[in-house]
Order: sequence, then structure tokens, then C-alpha cells
Amino acid sequence: MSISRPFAADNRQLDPAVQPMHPCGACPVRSLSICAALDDHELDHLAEIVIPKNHAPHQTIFAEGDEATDLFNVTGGTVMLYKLLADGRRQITGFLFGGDFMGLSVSGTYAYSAEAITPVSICRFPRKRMEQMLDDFPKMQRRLFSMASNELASAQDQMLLLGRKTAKEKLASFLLNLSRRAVRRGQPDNPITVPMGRADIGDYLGLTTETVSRTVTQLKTASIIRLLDGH
Amino acid sequence: MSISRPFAADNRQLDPAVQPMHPCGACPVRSLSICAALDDHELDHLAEIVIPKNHAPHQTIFAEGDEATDLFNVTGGTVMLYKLLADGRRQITGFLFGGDFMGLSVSGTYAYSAEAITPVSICRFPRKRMEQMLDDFPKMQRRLFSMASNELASAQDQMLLLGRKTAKEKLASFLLNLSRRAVRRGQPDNPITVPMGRADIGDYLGLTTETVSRTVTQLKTASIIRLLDGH
DNA sequence: ACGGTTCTTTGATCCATATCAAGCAATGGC
DNA sequence: GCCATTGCTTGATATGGATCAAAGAACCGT
Repeated sequence: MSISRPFAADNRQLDPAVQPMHPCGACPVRSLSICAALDDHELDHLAEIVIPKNHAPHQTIFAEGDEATDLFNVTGGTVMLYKLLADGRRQITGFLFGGDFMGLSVSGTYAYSAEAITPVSICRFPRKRMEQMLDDFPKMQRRLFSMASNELASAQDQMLLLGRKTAKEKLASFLLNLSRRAVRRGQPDNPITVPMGRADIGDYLGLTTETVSRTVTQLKTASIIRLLDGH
Repeated sequence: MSISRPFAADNRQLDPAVQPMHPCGACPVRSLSICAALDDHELDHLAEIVIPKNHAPHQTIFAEGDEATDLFNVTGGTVMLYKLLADGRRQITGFLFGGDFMGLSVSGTYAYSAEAITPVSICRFPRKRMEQMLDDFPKMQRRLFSMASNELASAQDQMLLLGRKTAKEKLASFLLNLSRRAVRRGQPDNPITVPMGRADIGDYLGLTTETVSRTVTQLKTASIIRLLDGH
């Protein structure tokens, strides 16, 4: 019963976007995430409760209705959050990149499912120990609150998009958003990488795959965008 | 230069739904709002910074882009929050009733406008003094966070509705939601009062006035709902 | 009570996007 | 390197809800 190479299967490097394990102090998205609220010393406390993990594409990280035992912080790769209707219709409520968090719950169960789109690296924080930390470090509580407020603001933007914009406006807003967020992560604003497929974009914008494809073609034909490889 | 009857115009009783001024301890929606986190003693501190005010229907309480100087707690009546596109298209992001709060902002300006639908009574908390209180009373900070998390969850539900439900499903979900929230405020679940007009319902559900009207007629014809007076 | 305004309903028609249906290109397993 | 699978694009057609239009119904100020 050897315990050598523990977690090897989960921690293997899957992709350049997925960083190998690292101490919190060297976290590549530290300045973007919850952890930005903490100094080096406080970060050591956080490092003690964190459980890092990698996920391969299409892997479900948690599902709507699961008991909400943890909070998560994405450190690399792309995650999607979605809700399903009984007949399979799907609404993607958000795409997450390095620095974004997920898993807030008031009801005790997750209100949406989370799935890896690309290879993903994630830091998991057990809810109970996390709540303890929030009590000990009010700065962190405030940071989490402010991140949730930001989430709320972009959810409201998305409502405006879903309820009142045309297909072309939806796609344009989506691409501009991706660009803005790429900049926040220190990447170029143009060109951008679009890691998700047409079907996912459709389920995010309230459109079908075909309409997304046609609209992309329109923007391309109008020379508003150019496709480099396909992402 | 008499100062008798200060604020008389704002504070006159406009409607049964609008309560006269009251100390926080006797607040009719105390158990539903931010204040539920506080005991009687702590509530006294809150009472010192609160500015109660009434608003008549159609009055704008604050506008998208205004400097976010205050947080608000609705104590009676119905408020709508909305965002506009440049050409006038409107998305209502939420209807607020007694106990609900509004005015969170990270950017420093409000991300949406707030307008009274019925006569409304509101408690206003200057942001600066409120933040001080949040620091002094972590319970309150946690309460606000939990209310914001709830907001976020219902924003995600609304995305599912806007992106993936049919007109009939949208209206049914909307009415069921109103019913559920009426219960939380101690009102009957059936029949319910629908204080907003067809155009507002349309701008909330991503439909036109005409479609809302037709769909209401359909539900009525199918004996799924019955109209009592018109609200 | 009355006339004007605003809101709601209903009807006729249109259109943006969905649906149905192939073909084509990229991707991945062996 | 090849075939199978999956994803993307394009075309033809259908349709749910939008738009345009106008007639009631409710409300409001006088």
C-alpha cells in the first residue's frame, strides 16, 4: 500500500493554462481572487485549508442540487456554470476564468452545475473552515462580498442582454466582455481566445448553435471580426 | 420662514401599503430585511443613521449612473429596478417589495435605476455611515452578504427564464414567484396582488405588452388563473 | 358625470430566430 | 494515417413572438 505520488492522476499537468501545484504565495491569480484581501502571513492560514485540484475538459466539478460543502476558486482554464430545465434546455449563467470564484450558496445546495471546458485548475475551500476564516479576517469577508456584488452586476447586464438585445448585439457584447476580462488577466485585448464552442455560446446568449454560427459569419463577412484558428 | 411640518409632502400617507414613520424597533419588515441581523440595542445605532422617505408612483428613487451615496431598504410598496439601452429598450432586473434592499455598488455609481410603481416607503442609509456599521457589526455584514447571495441566485433563475423559457412559462414562473414572495411577507399565496402593469411585466420577462396580455388571456381561458379586479 | 388620457385587449401581418436537414472540417482514438 | 465522432457551417422552411393598428376599458382631473 504505497502512498507515493499521491493525487498524481488529478495533479498531472494537462495544459499550459493549468499551473502545477504552488503555494498560495506564488498563485498566478492571487491579485484577482479572494486571496487579494490577504497579506503573506494571512495567506499561510488560507493555504492550510485549501485543496487544489485539476479537472479535465467535460468533467463536472459539482452539480446543481449537490450539498454545497465547498467554495471554489478557479486558478487556470475555463469553467462554465449552468442550469437545466426538466426537458434538457440549458442556460449557461457564466464562464469562469483564472481568479473567478464559484460555489456560493444560501440554500445549502448549489444552485447551478459547474463543468470544465478546458483543462482547469481549481482551489477548493471547505465551507466550514472557510467561514471560520471569514470571521477571523473581515478583510476577506469584505473581499468576497465585493466579488459577489460584481457577480450580481454582471448578472444584471446579462439579463439586459438576454431580454432585450438582438443576436448580433448579443454576440458583440459577449466578445467585448471576453476581451475585457482577458485584459484583467494580463492577456491582450485583441486577438482573444474563445475557448468555448458554438453550442455553449448559444446556451449563454439564449440562441441556438446555428444562429451563433450564422452571426459569427456575418461579423466576419462585415470585417468586424477575423477568425485566426477557430478559437 | 416656518419650519413646521417638515417633509410633510414626502411623508404624507399615500396608501395603505405605505406605513407612517416608525422607529426601527417597530419596523413592519424588520424580520425580512438587513435589520434582522441586529438585536434591539444594535438597532438603535442603525436607527440613528437611517433616513426614511416616501415616494409616489412613477417617482425615480435613483438613476443608473448616479453616484452611489446610499443603500436603500424598501419597507412598503413596490419598486422596480431597470436598465436602459441607448435606443430606449428597457430591461427590468427586479421588482422589490417590503424587506428588499437595493443600491449595492462596487463601481461607485448605481448600475440600474429605481422607480416607485406604487406609493413606496423606503429607509435610506448613507453608504459611509453604513460601512462603518458593517465594520462594527459583523452580523450585519454577513446578513447583507447573504441577502446579496440570494439576489444573485434569483438573478441566475431570471437568466434561465429569459434565455430559455417560452412566453407561457415566463408568465407562469413570474406569477409563482410573486406568490412565493407574498407568502414571505405574510400575505396569502392565492389570490395575489400584481401591482405592476403589462408593459412592466413585459420588460421584466423579455416580452412585449401585447404578448403579456395575450398570454394572460390564454391562462385565463385555460382556467389556470382568474382575474379579480385587474391587479 | 364627462372628456381626455393611459392601459389593456384583440386582430392582422411580419420577421428574427428556431427548427430540420445535409454536407464539411476538425479532432481524437487506435 | 484512417475512420469515427463531434463540432461547425450553410440552406430551406417553420413559427413564436414582434410589430402595426385600432377598438374597448379603466382611471383621473375637473
